[in-house]
Amino acid sequence: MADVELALLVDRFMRQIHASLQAKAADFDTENVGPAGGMLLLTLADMGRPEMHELTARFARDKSQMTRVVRALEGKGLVVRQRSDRDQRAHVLSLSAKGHQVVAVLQQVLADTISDLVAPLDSGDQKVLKALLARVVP
Amino acid sequence: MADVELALLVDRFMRQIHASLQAKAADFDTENVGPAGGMLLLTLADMGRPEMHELTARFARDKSQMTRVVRALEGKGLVVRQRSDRDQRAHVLSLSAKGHQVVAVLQQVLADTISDLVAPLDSGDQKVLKALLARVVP
DNA sequence: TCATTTAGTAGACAAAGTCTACTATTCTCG
DNA sequence: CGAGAATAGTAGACTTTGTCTACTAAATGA
Repeated sequence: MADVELALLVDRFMRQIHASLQAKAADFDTENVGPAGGMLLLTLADMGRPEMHELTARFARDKSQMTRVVRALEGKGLVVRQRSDRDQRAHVLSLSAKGHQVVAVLQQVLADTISDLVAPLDSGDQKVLKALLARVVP
Repeated sequence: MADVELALLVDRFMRQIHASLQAKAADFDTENVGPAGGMLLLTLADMGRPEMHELTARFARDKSQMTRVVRALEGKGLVVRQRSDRDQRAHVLSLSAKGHQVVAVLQQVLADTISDLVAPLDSGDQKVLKALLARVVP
């Protein structure tokens, strides 16, 4: 059952990131986006201008839930939704200027957190870890 | 912000495991332990006979929540709680016989899921990935 | 063109997580 | 030794996420 341990490790890794951010949340989450909203914003920053369903697929979350999170962020003025002109059903998502500011803060805090957690690895091993994960989760 | 991407990758990895298990849950989760209960059982199998607080620390979850999940599993007859004789406040946790059976099923299903996800990596790379994660999350 | 997908939304509900406060032990150190 | 601080676990109230079903509207396709 070697692979089972892999799942436990990944779970614990994610959990520790989460717990560590949670502890500092009051200091940086001034817009109250929460963990879910935060990850969504970061992913959005990473993807550029995805359509809703692309974001949903990458998140592997329920599309109905995705609607609600995006709407909440739109309500805070962090995300812009526009109808796609290629497909009248679809919505193109992007960060607003304010969204970009919030993302910059999130990136800073998250990078600090991760770099603490990942400190046991030297810079080469960190690269290897990232590369391997990137191949698993394309 | 290289490290930020690492967090996004780990999140997506965990998410995909979760989604994949979710889809098959009706087939194997006969005791209705749910995702949280399942991970706890697997961790318990991994740890042996931890005390409650050790399990809580490893999970990086709220101790109050942990009480409830453990209690639910105890109620289903999967987990045994006994007072520690070293410390009258603490409880030693262990799997019941039935708990071991459930864990065997969970391990099988999870191993299948992971092995699908991790298929892009050859067996050597899988070992490397696991070893690196184990160093990050001791 | 008409049946079938697909994108997104809404509602009702269930599952997890969070925060505060509390009891009962155990620790620790003057 | 003994009083104060720390630790293990529990309970309650609450918030955040996730899940499932059902629906509308637009696109696809044969």
